[in-house]
Amino acid sequence: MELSPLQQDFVLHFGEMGSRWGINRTVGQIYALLFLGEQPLNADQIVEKLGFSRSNVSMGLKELQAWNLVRLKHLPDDRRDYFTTPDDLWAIVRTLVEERKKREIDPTLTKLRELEMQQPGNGADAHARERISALRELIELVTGWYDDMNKLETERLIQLLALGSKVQGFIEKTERIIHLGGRPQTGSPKAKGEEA
Amino acid sequence: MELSPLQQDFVLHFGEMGSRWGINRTVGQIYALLFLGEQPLNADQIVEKLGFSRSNVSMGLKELQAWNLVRLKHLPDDRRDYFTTPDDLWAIVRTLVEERKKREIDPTLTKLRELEMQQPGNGADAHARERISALRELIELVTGWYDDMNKLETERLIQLLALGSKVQGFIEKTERIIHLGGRPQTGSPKAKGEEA
DNA sequence: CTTAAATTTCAAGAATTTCTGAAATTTCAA
DNA sequence: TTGAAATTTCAGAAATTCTTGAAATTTAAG
Repeated sequence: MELSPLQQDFVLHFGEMGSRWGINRTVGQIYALLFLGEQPLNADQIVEKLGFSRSNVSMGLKELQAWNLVRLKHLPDDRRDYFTTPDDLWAIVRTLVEERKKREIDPTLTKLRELEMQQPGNGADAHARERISALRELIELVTGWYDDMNKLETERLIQLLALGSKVQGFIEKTERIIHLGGRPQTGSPKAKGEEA
Repeated sequence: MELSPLQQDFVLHFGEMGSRWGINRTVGQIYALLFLGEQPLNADQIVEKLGFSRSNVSMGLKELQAWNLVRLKHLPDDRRDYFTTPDDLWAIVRTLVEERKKREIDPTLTKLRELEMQQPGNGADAHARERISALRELIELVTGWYDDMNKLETERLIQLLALGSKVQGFIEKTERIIHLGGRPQTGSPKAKGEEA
């Protein structure tokens, strides 16, 4: 079975974008193909549809597995591996963020903490040290925020995203009400950055 | 002037991470150097400190300028260009997100919308079309959320990040109070995903 | 076990990206 | 203007990454 024009276009786009996303064309196209497909595909089917060599597809699938971006399935009476992407797009996003965080952010966070530990040789490097600390703090704030948001179930997450900056309104409203007479109840929201 | 061990270590790390972040070693190291430095540097000073060729540094700076990641300064009685990074780390983050969005997300959003427009040849591609629509919707939700959050001033943004998923608490609290008797006031928060 | 199917590894060629020095261009003080 | 300083461009060398076919390994049915 050949790719429809729609699928072809989508797959090619993902292949091209691959380089900007830090993956290569093969991986991008394989992922796109699996993403669109209703049924899992095995390596030979991918070879047939995309025209890459068998070994290239094998490596591409290996990389996608390393990124946790594909699921492995098996059909009865068939010992070949079949691959799909999760149905749930939000699960995909969570994986993507998790893996990029692991590869692109965590090593830097570790390095920054290590640099902050280093004995200040003399009084020098004062400015550099401040920059490094500020950067480490910022990254910790953002990754901490993400880890926290990631605990929410998808429905809640979508609600909050749809709200956007309007959450500000809710916070201000609550604060106004509290100041008007009530007191924070047990277990009620208490912000870290609230000491002002 | 030579780099201190601290600076050296930091600069080398950014150079290595460069490839994971979709920039090259030169660009990564130049950026790191400018980021740590208290004073702006000109191209020759960068050459001296990093040991790259003059032309390589020129190209690296050009790329950093294309990314809006460096500021150009001039010293009195000196017509060379001096470069710095913004003091405000949050300004840097905003630029970074903006530029990556422009390069890595917007083209895909455009492509997805284009694909959705295409006439459904026959009844085929139904599943692929659904996947594409769902993906487009998700990306719109997330980028819309970001655009909205990006309007907040930095202080507010930091507050919200520190709160993390606790914003949920504020929303529930407000809703509870409203349901107990009040009605939403003019201009009061009204969520998009609130119709349930 | 044995064997054939399925998959992975690997060395090397192809393609791409990065880096350089030399030449060209731009800039601005004199 | 002129010319020296500053910067950029660019073609090719160097380095890296991608892709492949052949060989090796793994897997599980018989």
